[in-house]
Amino acid sequence: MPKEQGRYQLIWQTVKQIPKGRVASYADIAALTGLPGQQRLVGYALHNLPRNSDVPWQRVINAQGKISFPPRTARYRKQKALLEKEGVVFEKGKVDMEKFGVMPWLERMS
DNA sequence: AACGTGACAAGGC
DNA sequence: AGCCTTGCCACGT
Repeated sequence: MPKEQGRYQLIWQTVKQIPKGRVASYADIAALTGLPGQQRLVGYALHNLPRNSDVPWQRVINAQGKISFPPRTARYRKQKALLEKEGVVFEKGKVDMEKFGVMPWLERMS
């Protein structure tokens, strides 16, 4: 099997592990992938996702709890709808990272 | 092989 | 609250 075809493969794997109904920031994914501080790389990897992948890209939002697309665009609405369908709640266009973020969730597990 | 770019983030005004 | 700057680095030209 082909080993690594780029770091984005590793990033995609991490994103796949985000449970349904939770979200992670780009920086969270970078850190969990072992690439701390490389949040821009995460954005790049998701931008280059193949069309029919099973990667839950919608669960990655920015550190402010907001979707990183301009509001009012089709992509923005798509992502928001997918998340709401999973039970993620938006208040004033933002998600409460303490409630829905993976990092606090991981801590509560331990 | 240099250069611009990006679905980011944090800090300064 | 916004806008600007800087750090970050793999990829396609």
